[in-house]
Amino acid sequence: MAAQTPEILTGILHKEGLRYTAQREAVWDEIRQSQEHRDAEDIYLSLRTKGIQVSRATVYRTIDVLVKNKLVRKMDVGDGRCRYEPRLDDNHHDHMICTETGDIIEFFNEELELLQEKIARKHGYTVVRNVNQLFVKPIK
Amino acid sequence: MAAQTPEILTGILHKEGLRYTAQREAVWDEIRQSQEHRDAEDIYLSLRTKGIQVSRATVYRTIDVLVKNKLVRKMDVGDGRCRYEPRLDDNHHDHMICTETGDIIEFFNEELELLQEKIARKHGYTVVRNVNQLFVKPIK
DNA sequence: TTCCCCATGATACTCATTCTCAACTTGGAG
DNA sequence: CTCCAAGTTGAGAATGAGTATCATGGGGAA
Repeated sequence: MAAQTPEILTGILHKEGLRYTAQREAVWDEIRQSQEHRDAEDIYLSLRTKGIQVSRATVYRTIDVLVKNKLVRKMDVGDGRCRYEPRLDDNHHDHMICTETGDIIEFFNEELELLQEKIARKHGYTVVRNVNQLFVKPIK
Repeated sequence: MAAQTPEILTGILHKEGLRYTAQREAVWDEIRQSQEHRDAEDIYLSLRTKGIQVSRATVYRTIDVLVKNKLVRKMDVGDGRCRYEPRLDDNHHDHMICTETGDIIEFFNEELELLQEKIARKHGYTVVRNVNQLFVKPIK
């Protein structure tokens, strides 16, 4: 799977009619190499620290493309900064956010997904995308 | 229920050690009189249009108090502006957002709530609050 | 009435994100 | 290979929701 990642990006850029540039490659690599939920500034500073020349504007622009093409998942935690995580293996999951430590725990529950689709259909809709965030605290 | 609403606000302000003022009353009335999901600017402009003298700062400050005391529910739709809705009857519900029209449909599903608590417990947590937003589109 | 504290409003500020636009690359035509 | 049109980039300005500041105003208790 790691072998095909370069082609994934080139393919998407081609499909979008965009060029394959060092900056776009760098932003995607940076996000891809971490499984954490990072904000744009974090990604930008990390690239700069590594000596990679890229601007904030380009980071944001590239992330937009990656999100649009489902290479990256964007999540709004509600604190003013969006977080991003790679989405290569495309395993949809939701998030549990600990209100005491800020930890973000991923989870996936098939039953939950099905139930939501069922609810949407009851209203004449179908689910395009869902945001499920459980703000939780540790038991004792 | 409508009869008791004034006392609800005065009670809360008293509990918080705050004074009962015309502005606070006006903001609460404005939110209470609509069942829609409105943003702060909307609420502010509506008050001004009605000739009520109040500032943006006071609208935000008052909303904070109302949210804290569960008279108002705050929801982050992810477009940069938070929406507010009255919460008098305290019936918890989630939201379905139509990606085509922007309509916001409320729903409540007991099964969904229980399932979420079950998931949290499986990870050693208990749910404090949850954000469930289904971005949907009409069938056909 | 006096005094003090809370409340208000105008405005400055914050901060993530987006926009602008001049300078720079690049791929393809010739 | 050279040139050009079109796509990209970066620096900094702009945006916009929400927050902080602080001088002024008003209400209640003694």
